Amino acid sequence: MGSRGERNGIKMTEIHGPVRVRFAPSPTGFLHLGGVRTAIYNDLLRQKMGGAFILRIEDTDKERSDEAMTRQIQAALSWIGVHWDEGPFLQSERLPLHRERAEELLAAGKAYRCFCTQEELEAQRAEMQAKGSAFQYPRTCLGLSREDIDARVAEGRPFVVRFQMPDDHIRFHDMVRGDMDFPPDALDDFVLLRSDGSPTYHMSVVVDDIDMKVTHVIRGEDHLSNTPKHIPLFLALGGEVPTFGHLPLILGPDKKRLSKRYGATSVEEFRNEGILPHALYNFMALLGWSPGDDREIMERDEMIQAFSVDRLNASAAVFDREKLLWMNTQYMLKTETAELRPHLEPFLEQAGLQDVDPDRLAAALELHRPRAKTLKELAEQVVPYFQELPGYDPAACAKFLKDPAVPELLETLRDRYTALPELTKEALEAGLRALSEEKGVKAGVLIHPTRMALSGAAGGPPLFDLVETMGKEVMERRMTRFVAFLREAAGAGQG
RNA sequence: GUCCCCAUCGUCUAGAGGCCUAGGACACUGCCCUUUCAAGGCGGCGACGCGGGUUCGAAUCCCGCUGGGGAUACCA
Repeated sequence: MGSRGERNGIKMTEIHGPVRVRFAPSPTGFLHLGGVRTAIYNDLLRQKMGGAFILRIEDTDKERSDEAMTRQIQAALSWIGVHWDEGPFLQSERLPLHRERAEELLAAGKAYRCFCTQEELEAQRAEMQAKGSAFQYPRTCLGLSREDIDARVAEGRPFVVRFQMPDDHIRFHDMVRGDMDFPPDALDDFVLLRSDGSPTYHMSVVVDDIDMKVTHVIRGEDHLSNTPKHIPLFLALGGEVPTFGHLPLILGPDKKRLSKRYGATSVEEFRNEGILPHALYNFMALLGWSPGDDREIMERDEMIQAFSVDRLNASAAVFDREKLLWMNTQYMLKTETAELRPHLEPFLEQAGLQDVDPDRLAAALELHRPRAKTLKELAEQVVPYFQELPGYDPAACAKFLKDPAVPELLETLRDRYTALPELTKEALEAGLRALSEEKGVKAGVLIHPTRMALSGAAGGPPLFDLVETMGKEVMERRMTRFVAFLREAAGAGQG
């Protein structure tokens, strides 16, 4: 190995000029992580090469498809920043075309009617399984004479239409896995039209991909074994065979297929947890792809620039929510508060902060944005500026209780602060430091209980910023209340 | 069962036969910065699944094993 044009023994895929890619989810649930990642790679390829991103909703399974889900999927894609140039096309509306094309194959002798019943097939399948070999449709009905067929049709016997697979190896170059080779005994004559005349998935995708002039198909690994079926079908229908790339699955921490039991698996859930769309996009893009250097936090344009299908990984990746949270923190840190606001609004509302003094809110958000992992957390951190404190962190209060001087110190500080003409950071700090010097105590002895009094928490933004933002009235009230709390706790402790 | 795919720290990854004493990131952890928290800086812990080849030399190429995953529908 090592010749140019190869990477890990996989021949590089050359892509020239504009591409036509598609994302074709079935609306049987919310858009899940595997789905977004597929959409993201299609998006990156499309943005990089130019061309079109086609959104096609594969809603042919009416039993499981839901119109609301179709809207959800679009909303999720828009939210995360994947935009489509064409569509959404509903596959269910295209069924007559698919059927028509299948009938053409039948007429052309490239497909045939099969009258075998499901029971018969089931029995054959069981028999083959018992013998330890793979089941292939034994082509019972391929040899049927014209008369036999006509007679059975006339009888009204139900039939499916099967595609006659070629007896050759099917070879193709997979963008992520390299050269694939499927021997003829691995494939069988699959069904194109069901006995009710409806086209199967295989028929629909291939017709649609031809019709929509799709050039590159990036999809999940679960389709890898469908591809050798689809390729001869493309050919039989006279279509251009697109270039395929099959993405590995995303796994849960147990290395099994990602499932609900490990928390959120849909885009909506991450949105509701306060994850920023760009962070999720960035994170998912890196789950199975890397720019080849050490960059991790990347702007979308930067990812587009660096994107190459040759750098798509063939091995499955475990989804790590801790790292997503870290990445989201990075985005919280670097995104201006003003830019964050639209995303933050629903969380503020949820926290009951919709009708609050806007200047104070803005100041509080500015203070807490660099300390929050998620939008939801940010909204929650800002609540104490506007609503009464539910209580004080008991573990963190323990040390203030030990120092009997604290209540009086806090009262003095409160009075001096109240006397200030204006609560500015500078004045607040000068006042506190002067008091600490006067009383011969370290500044921390005043700072920590004051923070606890005002915010109820042991951590948070620098104290003087906190006080300035809360304002005199809140400061006064909370200092008084905390002093009372300390005295009561001390009294209870002694008696 | 059969077919197919995959295999580097716990996790995401870099690695294109000598640049590898295997690099980066998350997590964990020590120190620093600091009024606290967060962020940040500097360290630490920590991996080429196993066995055979090929080669002067293998994480890298080949074979086997093991492990994991997918597919085996008139579902998509």
